[in-house]
Amino acid sequence: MKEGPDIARIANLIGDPARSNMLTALMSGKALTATELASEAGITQQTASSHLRKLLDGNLVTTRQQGRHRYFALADERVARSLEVLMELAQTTGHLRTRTGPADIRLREARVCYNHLAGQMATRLFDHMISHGYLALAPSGLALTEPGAAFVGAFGIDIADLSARRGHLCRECLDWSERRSHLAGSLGRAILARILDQGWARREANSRAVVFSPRGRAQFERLIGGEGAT
Amino acid sequence: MKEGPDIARIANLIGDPARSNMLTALMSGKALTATELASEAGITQQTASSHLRKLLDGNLVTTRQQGRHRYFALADERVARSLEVLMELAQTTGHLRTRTGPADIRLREARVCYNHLAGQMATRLFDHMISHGYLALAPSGLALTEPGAAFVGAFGIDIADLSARRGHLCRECLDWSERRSHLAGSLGRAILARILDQGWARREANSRAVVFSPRGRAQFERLIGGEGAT
DNA sequence: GATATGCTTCGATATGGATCGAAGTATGAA
DNA sequence: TTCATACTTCGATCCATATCGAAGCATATC
Repeated sequence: MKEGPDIARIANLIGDPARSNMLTALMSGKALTATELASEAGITQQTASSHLRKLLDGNLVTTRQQGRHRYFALADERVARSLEVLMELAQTTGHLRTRTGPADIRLREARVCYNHLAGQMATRLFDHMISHGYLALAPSGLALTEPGAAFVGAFGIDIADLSARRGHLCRECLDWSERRSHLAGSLGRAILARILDQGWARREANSRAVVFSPRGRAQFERLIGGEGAT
Repeated sequence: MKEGPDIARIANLIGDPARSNMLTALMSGKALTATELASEAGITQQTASSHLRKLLDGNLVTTRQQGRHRYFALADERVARSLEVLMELAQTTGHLRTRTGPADIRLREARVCYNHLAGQMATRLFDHMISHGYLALAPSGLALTEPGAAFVGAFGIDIADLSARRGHLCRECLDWSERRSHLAGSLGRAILARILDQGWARREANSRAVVFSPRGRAQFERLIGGEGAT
């Protein structure tokens, strides 16, 4: 017994409803203040403060002081990925009471996952990049091929700039709603940023949802060469 | 707030030390009785019974009655994968008190992950299969190429038989110790079975460890064309 | 300076749930 | 039938911790 890392510690940390609500809110990628997180979790500031300290101790979140505000963010892309995996598990092992409301449908179509795009549109983009050989598996993990570099270059992303930074360029991230992979890593981040910059889509306030405009959707469809399936 | 699946429920389920010890024990892939799991977790049978009921209710484990024994196993490959992801997170966010004992070193080299091989040797095999084009990413996920089918065929695995079964043939599974992927799915399962059948390695009792014989190790090295790095 | 806002610390409370002893049920063995 | 083993249920205990009120700091605004 007692083999491997202490999984209970971290799961227990995530396992409190207040804390998991906070972490879920942080999946939007935006740094939030302690007060905002308290409101997300539906608890008072005092209680939130205590929870946030535990999350900090557990290295699940980082903090940044700015004036009299204290901003919290997920510590790491790995934390985000783990949360997505848990979401997938929670969904499929859930007591079938997955009431899919309209908000849920929007989330399934396109949402922010930490700092990149997730949901149906993200997995479709991922599939497109795989089937065209833009992305391929290498021993070191997922890699962008030369045609792939041209593809994202044409989309307006400066690969040289991205590659210079530390951290992985391409990463797979499991999509809880689609149950398959989408693109994470600094390239995934850059793609989401470009989609928003170009005005193809906008972030919904206080939500992970990413809402495409009709025009943006059409351009996205053209990008991945689809027939524009609504 | 309250977006997405209820992650707290499942994390809380895993977050109890007794339950996480049970789940970790079940990562060995073997079905264990309630009494064995109680001993793994260091608790009495009564307490274990209560925990196991919760794990059943949460659909994390399945059960099978056999005489007066009741065998428990992980419900699903997805559960195993989620546990591995949590292990990775637990390890990297741990309070650096990762005392790597000798048992730990064996685990890192080769261990069972649910029903397939994990650890350094597994990731090396995975890398080998990727870099030789035996495995490739397809829109539907990881796929075995034709050269790959020949490779595993030469290893003594009947692909036609495996493909006929339901469930994924190839799956990536994140390795917590190596922080990269190894091969899961029914092919991963078959490869581990073949390694054990051929006597290249044996399972260690009451452990996830897989111990290679010197001869088995040499043959494994030859398989992946390595120089036999110890 | 005074006041307001954002956050933390302290203290008290209360509740969920992990635990085990004892008893109960079911299956197998003698 | 009798006994033993495997497991569950019940009941009681007890501890961890989530919670919030009140007070304390720190920073910004007036």
